[in-house]
Amino acid sequence: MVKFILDPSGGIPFYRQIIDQIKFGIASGNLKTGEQLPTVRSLAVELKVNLNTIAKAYKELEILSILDTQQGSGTFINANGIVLSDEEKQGKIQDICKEFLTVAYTYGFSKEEVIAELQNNNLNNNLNNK
Amino acid sequence: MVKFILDPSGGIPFYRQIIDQIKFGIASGNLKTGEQLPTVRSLAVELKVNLNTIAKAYKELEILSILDTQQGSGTFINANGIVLSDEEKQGKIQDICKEFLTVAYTYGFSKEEVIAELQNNNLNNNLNNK
DNA sequence: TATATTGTATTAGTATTATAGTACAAAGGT
DNA sequence: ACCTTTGTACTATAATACTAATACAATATA
Repeated sequence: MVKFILDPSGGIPFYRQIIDQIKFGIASGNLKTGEQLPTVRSLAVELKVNLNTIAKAYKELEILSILDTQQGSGTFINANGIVLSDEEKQGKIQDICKEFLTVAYTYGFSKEEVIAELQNNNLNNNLNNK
Repeated sequence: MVKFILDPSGGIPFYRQIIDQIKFGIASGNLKTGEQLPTVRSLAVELKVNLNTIAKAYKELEILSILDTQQGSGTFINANGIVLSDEEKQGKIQDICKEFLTVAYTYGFSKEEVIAELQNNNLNNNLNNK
């Protein structure tokens, strides 16, 4: 369960703020595998935006296999390990690691520095149901 | 020294492709600290775009303290460690690591998995002059 | 100090994106 | 079966982003 909030300043589109909050919710363990998200209508009313704005966020995450949505029943956090094959997982982890190292090196950090910081970081998804 | 290329398909804006290529050039060691980049005019001619498109890329990287530009002389790869204070560096590494872990966890990877993959990755910026 | 070379600023046109309004369609519950 | 609840599709509009044309300003150098 996550409390969604929208910041109209800052120029970040509403639908992207929702995407980011869902991603962070999963990463932090506040959203668990199988958990149902608010319906597009209820969240739209709560956040005072159009339901298509919510639907757009959900849809992008569904394309990424992060959410699982069925018309009539609702939208749920996907059991991500199931839908990605081993090959896809291997490719994905390589992609995100390469991207991350590129950014890190660009800022002048070494591999050792970022690994140390990662080990020190206490963001933890241990509430996740996997 | 880096050979720039633009891919008009794929929908990635030209200025962003240039940004990405500079970032990757630094990360891979092909662009060294202090090295001069092509002038906005010469690169614009070479890539058949307007000089403002190049200038936009350079400017974004200058805001990030990745490039250093002076009217009249040109644009150079910045000695990044010099312009960021220790506090700024510490904040930056925390930011990028938190962002990275969020993405990794969202895809179902553990901290141990991504650290192992990072150690296995051979992207290396050891040609960098720092 | 003139001139060439460098990045910057202003403006405008086009394309894309973000958001909303409204109608549609699928699934579930009664 | 019906009706409610759910997401989806289509359309329109406003805002934003991208690129370009052109003029300006700062620096280097002959």
